[in-house]
Amino acid sequence: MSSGGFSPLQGMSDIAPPEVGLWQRVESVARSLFPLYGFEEIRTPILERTPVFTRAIGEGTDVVQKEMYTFDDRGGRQVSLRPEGTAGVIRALCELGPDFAEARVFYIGPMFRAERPQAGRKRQFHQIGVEALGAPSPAADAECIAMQMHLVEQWGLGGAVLHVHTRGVAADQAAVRAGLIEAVRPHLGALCEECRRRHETHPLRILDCKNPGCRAVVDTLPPVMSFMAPESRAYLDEVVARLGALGVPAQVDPRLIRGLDYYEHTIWEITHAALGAQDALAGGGRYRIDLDGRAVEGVGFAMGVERVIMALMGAGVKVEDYRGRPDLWLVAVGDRAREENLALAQQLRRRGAAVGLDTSGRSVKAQMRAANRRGAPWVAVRGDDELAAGRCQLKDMAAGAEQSVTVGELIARFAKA
RNA sequence: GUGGAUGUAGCUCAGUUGGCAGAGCGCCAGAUUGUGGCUCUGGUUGUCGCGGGUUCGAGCCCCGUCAUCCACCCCA
Repeated sequence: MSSGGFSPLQGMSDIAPPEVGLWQRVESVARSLFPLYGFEEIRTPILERTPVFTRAIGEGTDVVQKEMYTFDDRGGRQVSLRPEGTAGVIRALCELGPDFAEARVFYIGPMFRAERPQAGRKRQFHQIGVEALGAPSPAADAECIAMQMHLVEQWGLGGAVLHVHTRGVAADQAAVRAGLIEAVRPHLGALCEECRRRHETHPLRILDCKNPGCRAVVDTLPPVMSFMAPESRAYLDEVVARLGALGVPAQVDPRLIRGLDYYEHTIWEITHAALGAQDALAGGGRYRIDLDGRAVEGVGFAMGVERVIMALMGAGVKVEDYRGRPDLWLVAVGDRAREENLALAQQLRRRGAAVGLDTSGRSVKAQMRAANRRGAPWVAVRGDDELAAGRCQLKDMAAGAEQSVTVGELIARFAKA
């Protein structure tokens, strides 16, 4: 049911139980895996001065031109909600100085793009990303990709496919552009209207057009890499070879392109069949970002958490399995037991046990039902008789069997600390 | 930004040519005075997304608006 005039903005969602449990698992698996590769967490502001993004991502990109949430703050500064993580993280690392020239960091948090929502696309969405600074090195790229595939594996997500390609260096990009424009020119008539229009402006876009006519033309074109310098092709070959040595199968995909300007050399994408039209689970690449005259080089990736969750659910994961369960549930018969149970619950919780109880004085039956609903494996029932004896009835909910235990025994049994 | 579909109970959804607002599940209670799940019985739940219009009468028709879903563009 909607909450009237207070419903969330378009493309903004609440993440609540039970699915939030799956989110927590996805995040905690990432948090414990990245340190194995020497990556530490960094948390940067969600709001930045607009040029931080426009300069790094590229003035002409769609993300900057039509998808950023940009406005003037109270001091009249032009600010934007971050549309991706890399630009802000690089900005932050620069502020930290030269010690961070070889920084390895990861981040987890919300990003914002004012697009029309659809499957796997929100206006506020969430990314898990990493950045590894350093000069171009096929080994560094392969290590980064291998870590990412390791993470996918740790999530238990089968069926993810890694596609790799290269953008080459800046000189290659100009050569690719010019070469592609010439190669496509004889086939202009076979292209869709959209591709004809962008032939001169965004020739790379023709490569990933979904129109069948355009795909047929693209299949006849020389590979993009043929326009690049031999060194650039060798770089990609080396990345693929290193991945192979690490047991990570990579598929070189000549149609793969990336929309952000800062990419250079290796680019990649991980897709998953369970996702529908937006089938990219993650994207990454090597980049070179100029900030205030200094060039920062590095490699990194971003994974869409919403899409990871979708893929996991598509693979049969049930969110209910990730809901927290109490270790014990306390049931009270009468007002005195109800008061005593609250104190007992507190005592147990201080010693690390997850304890549930009903404080509203409902019937025993209703309290038992609540315990069952929350999946409590054990229930302790106390009334006046048990209070007087310092005992309680401990019930095994799966077996249905009940035994009388002292309160001391109960605490010893459920205390974890 | 463009195109299509949808919006009715907590959830999933019926609702005929415009004529009393429905089902299943859930929830609550009882069968069982202090014991859950299974069964049976009874009960509860509505701004029909919101705002206008047409009509004797609108959940249904018309206009607007908000949101959701799907696709395009683009991206994670």
